[in-house]
Amino acid sequence: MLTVSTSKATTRNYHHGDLRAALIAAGLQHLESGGESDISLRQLAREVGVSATAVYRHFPDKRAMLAALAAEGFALLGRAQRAASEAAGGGADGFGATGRAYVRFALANPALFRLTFTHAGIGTANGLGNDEAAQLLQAYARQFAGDKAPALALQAWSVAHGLAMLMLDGRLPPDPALIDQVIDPRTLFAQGSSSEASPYE
Amino acid sequence: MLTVSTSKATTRNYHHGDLRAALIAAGLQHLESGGESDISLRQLAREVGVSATAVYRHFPDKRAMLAALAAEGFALLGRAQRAASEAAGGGADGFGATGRAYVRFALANPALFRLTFTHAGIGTANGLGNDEAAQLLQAYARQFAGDKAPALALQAWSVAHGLAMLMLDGRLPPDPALIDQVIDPRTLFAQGSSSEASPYE
DNA sequence: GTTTAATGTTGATGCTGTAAACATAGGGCC
DNA sequence: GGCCCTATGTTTACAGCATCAACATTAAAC
Repeated sequence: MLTVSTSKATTRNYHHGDLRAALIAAGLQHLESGGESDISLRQLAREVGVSATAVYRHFPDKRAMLAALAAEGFALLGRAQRAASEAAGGGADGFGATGRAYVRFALANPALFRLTFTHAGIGTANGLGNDEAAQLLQAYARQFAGDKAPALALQAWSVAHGLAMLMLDGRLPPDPALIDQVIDPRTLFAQGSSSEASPYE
Repeated sequence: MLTVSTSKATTRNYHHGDLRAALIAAGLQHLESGGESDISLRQLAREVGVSATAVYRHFPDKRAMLAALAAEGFALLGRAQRAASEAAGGGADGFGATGRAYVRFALANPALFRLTFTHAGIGTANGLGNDEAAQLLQAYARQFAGDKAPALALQAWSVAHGLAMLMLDGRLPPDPALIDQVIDPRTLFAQGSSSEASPYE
């Protein structure tokens, strides 16, 4: 599922061929299978079959390597969201589906998701970025909130992100029914849909 | 020998006096001042003036030490929330204030907040725990949502937690105005806001 | 076909968490 | 008081880590 292209493996000893891609692929696989997200550059190099310091020909340091993995994760997350949005056919259903896909992606790729958000700085310094996910979110927000779209977009992002993190951190059980209960545009967002009378007592 | 310091520390060589508390205090201080949350047991021991392995007389391993710090952070967070709730005088204002206090606490103590949630397992395996913050949240949820309180509580927690994490991770600017915009019970939560005209903006 | 730059290698340094064996001191028991 | 025991320190040791410096190989450029 999580694969990176551009590996034209020449199995020669020296000059691996495409070490950078191989390292990223190994890193993603490590994040997929390995329960804990702790990645060692030496371990990665070992798995690829290369000396420990060869990594430094492609990344200045460990942070840079992890940032590359984070960028992969970000792209994958955006793709998952768009797929869910299209499958639901847009509208209110699409909005909710996009948010639920966000949380489901996090649960399916816990280590990658965590890494993706821990190692920011890819871009998007202020507010929402220009990436696929951000554009999708903003389009939905405009559709449902008009001029109050910015606030709605941030609220929606926050709810999804918060639920994902709380589940990843074991604060909430990773229950699909819980996701549906929390990521629900009909109970969230006062100005979005029909407001029923509040039977408060 | 009257070299009395903070606790009942007998500043003699052997038998520090209250190493465990001293280590936790040093750890908290380290999290406060240090930009990065990476804590080294050896460094902590050095700061307290004790050998590296003395730590293991009080904690089985590094995780346990960090868990102790996390417990401290959790208590502090709960206290901050209750203080904000009481200062706002309960009601809808109190509900919002509690959530904003959550995010402000995270911004004021970034490393500690992150650690607190990374090292769960203190309790609260499923759903909300029994701690101060959870009880406060549930009370507000009951007050405003009646039988739908469980969902509302989780939604509120998710929004606050998500916003806090996104700001800590540099995905959103740590702007107080943004907090007010996102953590707003009048625009969040379709059922149950005491509807007033929104003075925001 | 030689030079050069990219990409690999080995070796070393200083950090880390943690295990094992030993040292000290303070408290309980006579 | 005097003795032992246990809690709490210490030193030493080991393996793993990120990263630096110096050297080797090879693909590509001229």
